[in-house]
Amino acid sequence: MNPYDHDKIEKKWQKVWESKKPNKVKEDPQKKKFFALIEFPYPSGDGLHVGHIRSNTAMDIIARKRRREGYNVLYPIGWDAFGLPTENYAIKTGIQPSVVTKNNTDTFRRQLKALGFSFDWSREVNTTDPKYYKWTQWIFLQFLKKGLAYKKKLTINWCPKDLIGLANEEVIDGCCERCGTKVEQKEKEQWMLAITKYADRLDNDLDETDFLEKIKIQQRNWIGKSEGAEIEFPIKGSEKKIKVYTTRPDTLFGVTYVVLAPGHTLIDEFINKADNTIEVAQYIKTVREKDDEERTNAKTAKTGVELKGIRAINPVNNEEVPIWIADYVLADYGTGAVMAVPAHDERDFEFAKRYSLDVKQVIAPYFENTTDLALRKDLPLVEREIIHAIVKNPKTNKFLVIKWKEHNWQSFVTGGMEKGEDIVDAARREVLEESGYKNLKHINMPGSAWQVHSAFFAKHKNENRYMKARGILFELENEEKIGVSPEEQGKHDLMWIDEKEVGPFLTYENQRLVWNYLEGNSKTLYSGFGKLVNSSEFSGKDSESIKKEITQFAGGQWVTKFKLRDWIFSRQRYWGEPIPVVHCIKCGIVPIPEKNLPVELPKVKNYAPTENGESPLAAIEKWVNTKCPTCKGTAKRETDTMPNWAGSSWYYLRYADPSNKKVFADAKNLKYWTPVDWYNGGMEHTTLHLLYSRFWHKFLFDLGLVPTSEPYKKRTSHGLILAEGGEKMSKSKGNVINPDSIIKTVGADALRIHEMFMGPFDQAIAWDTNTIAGSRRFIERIWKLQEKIGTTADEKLEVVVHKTIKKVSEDIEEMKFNTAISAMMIAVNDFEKSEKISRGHYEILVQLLAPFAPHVSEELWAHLGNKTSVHASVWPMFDPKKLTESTVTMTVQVNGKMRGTIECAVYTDDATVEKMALDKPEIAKWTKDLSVKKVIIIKNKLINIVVG
RNA sequence: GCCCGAGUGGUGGAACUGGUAUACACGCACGACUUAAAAUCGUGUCCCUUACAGGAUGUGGGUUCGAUUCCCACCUCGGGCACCA
Repeated sequence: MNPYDHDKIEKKWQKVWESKKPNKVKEDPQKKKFFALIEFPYPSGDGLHVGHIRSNTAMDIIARKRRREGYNVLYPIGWDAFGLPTENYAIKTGIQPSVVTKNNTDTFRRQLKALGFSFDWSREVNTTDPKYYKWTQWIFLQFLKKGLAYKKKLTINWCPKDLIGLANEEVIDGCCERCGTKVEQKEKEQWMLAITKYADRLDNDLDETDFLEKIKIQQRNWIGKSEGAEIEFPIKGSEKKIKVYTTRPDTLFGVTYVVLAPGHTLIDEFINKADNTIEVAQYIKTVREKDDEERTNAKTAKTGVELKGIRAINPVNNEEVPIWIADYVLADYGTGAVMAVPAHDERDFEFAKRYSLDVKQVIAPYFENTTDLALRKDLPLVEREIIHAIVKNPKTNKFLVIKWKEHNWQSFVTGGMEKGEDIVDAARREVLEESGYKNLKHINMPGSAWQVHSAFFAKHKNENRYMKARGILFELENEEKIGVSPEEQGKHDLMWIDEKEVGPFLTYENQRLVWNYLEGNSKTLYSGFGKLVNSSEFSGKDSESIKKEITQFAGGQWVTKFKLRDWIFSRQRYWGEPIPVVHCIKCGIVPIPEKNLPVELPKVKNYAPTENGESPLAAIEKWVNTKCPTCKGTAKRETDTMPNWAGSSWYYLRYADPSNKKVFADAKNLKYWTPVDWYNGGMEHTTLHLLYSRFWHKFLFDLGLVPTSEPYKKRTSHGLILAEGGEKMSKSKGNVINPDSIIKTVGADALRIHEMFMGPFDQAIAWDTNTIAGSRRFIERIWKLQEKIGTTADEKLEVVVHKTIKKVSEDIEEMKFNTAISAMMIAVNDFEKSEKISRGHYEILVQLLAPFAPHVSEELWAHLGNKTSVHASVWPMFDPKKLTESTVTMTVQVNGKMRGTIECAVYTDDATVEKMALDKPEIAKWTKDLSVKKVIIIKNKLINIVVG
């Protein structure tokens, strides 16, 4: 037998596949289809990344398995080739981007072919091909027609190095995603796509998909759906009203001021009427000068200014409240104005504290006992008001607490209020009665006297109690005290403890909340739901369920809002699809007629953007100056191009019919192939590409151009491959792994196995070149097993083979490739131990290996005398009856500790198993002199003998 | 701060629905083959211990005959979002 020569074998079969094209597919209505998709690569100058190989191999394995299960499989590939790196390279070298792209795609194609991926190469697409981007432009015109593409002047994130406008998604920590330069703000007219019109459907329709849960969650968070109320606050002495958006209309009675975002339109109207016009103008100016990061960073202190002399009226109680302008309120979310409820919102609280604004409690936290003291249904609820007197000794900085002798609980000095009694007087009285201290100074502060409610069954009185508790803070003026009655003394012990010990000392959560209120920081204010207080007729109601009712009472409306913003679709760059419109002096914006598409990129000499931020296209007069398609008058072409997310938003549709000249894809082909059955890609594309393409797809669906409302049935994601130190791989760090050299030394099959075996597919992992040896060895051992093929009837191997079929088949479906390979390794180990192995068993091993290592499997398959491809053979099935041998090893535990094993026939009855176990000397040792209390038997697995 | 995910040998990692923790692989050690080395094959390899017995899945509790797996609290790391009212 010849030694395993990977290079010879891989080249041989790649040549065969190149000429026979086994993976080229046709639409075949007789056959069920399977559309397997990976994110088409950006052909960078660095060549193929080991990360590409990981995700491509995974999908290749799935595609190859599906073919052998009888599916008509479409597994296509293409190039997402517009983009900045190519353009920057062109700027530097003067080589045309189209030429750079051609060179890079050639390299990628060669590398992908060297790895044996089963792509249908006849369907290759390239976003920079005019025959392709003709349809990207065509789809844009449909957006324009429907009013979903529009121009808008806005301050954009501007990268001063790349000279390009960036979408919010492309700004990371205030810096350009590509080059890391600090982003600036700049006013510019931009093309927008109205993705927000689809926000609700993009959220809801996730329910229909089989995306990984974390992907759904991340998209939902990004879309940011929220329901709440829009409520109008009239401005006193004016017809104007301030409309605010709130998710907490239940806190309306706690509003102590309203806030406008600095860009709010009402400011212009009222700034001159305010008593402090200059101060307000000054504030708005400073806000405008702040950069995006400073303005939106929650950590920086909140600033603001009051519109003095102008007041808003709270519609629920006609209370007048001040109006503030503050930059912690965002102009482009909700209504650009909020009602501030500092008692129940962290941000409002922080702001109110800084500017000494009122804080008013309207929600009392509510605790209902549901266990030992649950309310009795048949009894009435008796309301009681109580106080907790919190006494501090300023000399020692300690607090007075009580340990109750009878009740087994610990608290502050506490007691009920008497009829008509003032809360502070009540608290003084309780302190006097229980401790004897007579000189107390009441400390009034926000949070003191705030209520906490609770309900429980009072056993000793046989009644249901509804308790309203308040905390009152005192400081001892001196330690003078009167004698306490012996009766009181018998009930409890008094103690003085440190501030930090108070929280843990208290038995009940409601007292702990009262205590927290007094700390007076935003961490301890209560922002949850509870019972309304200080809310006129709504007092006492449950705050969560009353939201819509209060909204109605305030004359407001229940609405839905989203965090998602419209998509900035313009780029001032060369290497992108030209936006196919002209600007005509007479007619305005006029779309290029569809029959004149594509608007091709002209060749230019200089690819650098102009200094004023225009695309380099603007400098080509011959191209820019054109005629208006409508009036034939002079017009100028739009010089903005599309972002590189455009071409990738619909590429999977083009695969269905890649060379169609009449439509972007024939309806029949789309009907057959779409939706994509399984799409694997990176988590980094969850909120950009994946969301954008779902949006485009839904739009095309609404036009009746695609058959389904969702493009992808199932979406999974791979973990990143990091460099050996755990850092990101990058050319600048010099830690990039070149697949070419690995293929040369150990072969493409070994590389594929290695990448699948290195760890769980969905988790990030650091590259380790040393361990490839194991994968290479694995292939060599299978190769050598050929020598053992002979006639044998080994029952043990039969079980091993069927177990392996089951494990490999199931693991591929769950993308657990590492354990699938380990199952095959176990089989190989068992095969090696055997004198001979049967041809049938070996064939199955080769068939299971085929999707992972397609070249060597094909070679071994041919060695076995097969005339057709292993990749066309039917996927092996396992026989459930052959998964277990006739005897099993059962674990014997005594009191849960493993003490030995027994060999017995499968499904031996429990009594026999128990006897066998107890009879074994090494088990008897542990049960001697003890009585068997219980025996637990798990069939064919385990027996646990409980003795005592 | 909020939302996901993860913490298991020297390393990557495995463990079905709660049932022998450490499969599989890398590395390492020893042995065989060899003049020698590489390659290959064999044996061993969680900790402590001569052995028996113990102990160990980030930490601390809980449920259970039995917990890597379920529950509670906490710590650490990775990813995403971050003034969205």
